[in-house]
Amino acid sequence: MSSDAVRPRVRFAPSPTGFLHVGGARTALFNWLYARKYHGEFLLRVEDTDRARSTDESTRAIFEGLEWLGLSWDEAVVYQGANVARHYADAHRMLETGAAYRDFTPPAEIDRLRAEAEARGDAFKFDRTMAELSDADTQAKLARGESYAIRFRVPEGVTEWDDLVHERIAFPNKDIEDFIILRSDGTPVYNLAVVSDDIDMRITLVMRGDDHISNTPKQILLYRALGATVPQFAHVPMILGADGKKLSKRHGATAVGDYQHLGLLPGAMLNFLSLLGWSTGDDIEVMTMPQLIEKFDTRGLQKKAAIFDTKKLEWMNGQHLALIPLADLAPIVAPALVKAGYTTRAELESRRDWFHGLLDLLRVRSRVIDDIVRQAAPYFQDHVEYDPEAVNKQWRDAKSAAEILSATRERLSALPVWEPVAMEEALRKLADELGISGGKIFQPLRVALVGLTVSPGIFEVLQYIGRQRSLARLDAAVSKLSTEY
RNA sequence: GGCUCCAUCGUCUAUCGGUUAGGACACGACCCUUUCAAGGUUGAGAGACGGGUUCGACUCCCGUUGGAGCUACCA
Repeated sequence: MSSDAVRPRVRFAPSPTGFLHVGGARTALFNWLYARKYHGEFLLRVEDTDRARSTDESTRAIFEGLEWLGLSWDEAVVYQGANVARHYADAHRMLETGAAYRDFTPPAEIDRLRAEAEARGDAFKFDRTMAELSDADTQAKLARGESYAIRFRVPEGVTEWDDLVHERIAFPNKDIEDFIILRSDGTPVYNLAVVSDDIDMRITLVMRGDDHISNTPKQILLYRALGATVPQFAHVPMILGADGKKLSKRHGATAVGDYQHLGLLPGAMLNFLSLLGWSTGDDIEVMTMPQLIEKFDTRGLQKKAAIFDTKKLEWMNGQHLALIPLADLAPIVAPALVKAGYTTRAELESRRDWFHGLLDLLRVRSRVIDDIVRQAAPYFQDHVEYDPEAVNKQWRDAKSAAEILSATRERLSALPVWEPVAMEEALRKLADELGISGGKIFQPLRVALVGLTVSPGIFEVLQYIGRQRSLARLDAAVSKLSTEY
């Protein structure tokens, strides 16, 4: 980067009117990636000017979501509500230069005209001549204390820009009505607040959802009227639900927090999100954050909206589950196991190697953290819950199952060391002697140990459950089966 | 309605005028195997439609159709 190049400054500007949405998270991610890649700053601005809908709870949820994902911001959070004095001043500055004018029309009157136009099937567009007043009239209304909103005087011409995603986008100014920038109560309207703050924060690139495309010409006009440099824009495609409609609550989990609680790994979530509306150009899809930073390029940004595919998200999580170092995975799973009541933090710490080994066994069979927790029960608890289907399938002939398990118990208990190779040798020998296949022993044994037909390799299960507990479980199985014939 | 954006397998995407249109998820089959996963191999599966431009269009242009967003003194 040359010395005179401006360090890029980007921002994520959510309004705190709900949880952190996956679409918002992805916008934040792209901005964050851009800042990291080009050694710039990623800023966070809370757009809380809608006091009726903004809540502290929501602000907290947004912070928590970003923190969970590891999308750290570089400077103090900017609260838009703290800047209304500047917004007000900017609006009045435009009033003085003639870039804006006072509109004394009562809101109810506008509503009425709009309703009438719609009833006729016409599109209502605010007509400047309705509000254009002579200086004398203006002074008279002011003297009478009539309230007014400030409208931006949209000039003639065409407003266009080179979007990093869409290339050139142009809006004829005649299609843009003179929009309000300051309400009659003196508070700023969105487009003014955004521009005023982005100028103040020295934002060089505005990267946001393409639902903002039609706001952009208005904002560009404001930058110019305020004498500021217009930043670059990149409008990224939206994320849609499976039905192709805007992602909303009825599509299921749309909050980042939902996925955190579902047992997703932040790295997997980020990786998945990065591939919605962006691609590297190569065939590698599973990537760590450093790789994403290295590969990120706005040229890979897509124009087309993307549909949120939960199946692929789960697959992605499985991939990350397999790749994450056990030392990083353990602290994520541990609280879930403790919460499930299987164990205590102290126990896990004292059996660290055993715990890590167990995780390694279970994670390959899991897509989310909950899958690991569910499978982990037999390794922690004394009792085991028998799945009726497993029992029905593998212990159908109770007498023969009891005999096999009893012989199995005998051989295992005779082993000098509790170790997989020795176990396998002993049980294969037993199978040989009984003239049956190994599976005829392993499957009933599996049910006795974990209560299911599904588990890691049976010898590893024995090893991880431990000698004492394993033998006790075999005893329990034999006695349960014995009562049935 | 108006304005703007968009259009390759069911989904996410590669292709930057010449390819048997490639990969991933999901789905099917097979291999591996004590089960389940994971992994490997493999199958099916796409350029919305119509015109141009060109020796040659998924790719460039126009139109049609379809979808999306915006259209507030919301953000």
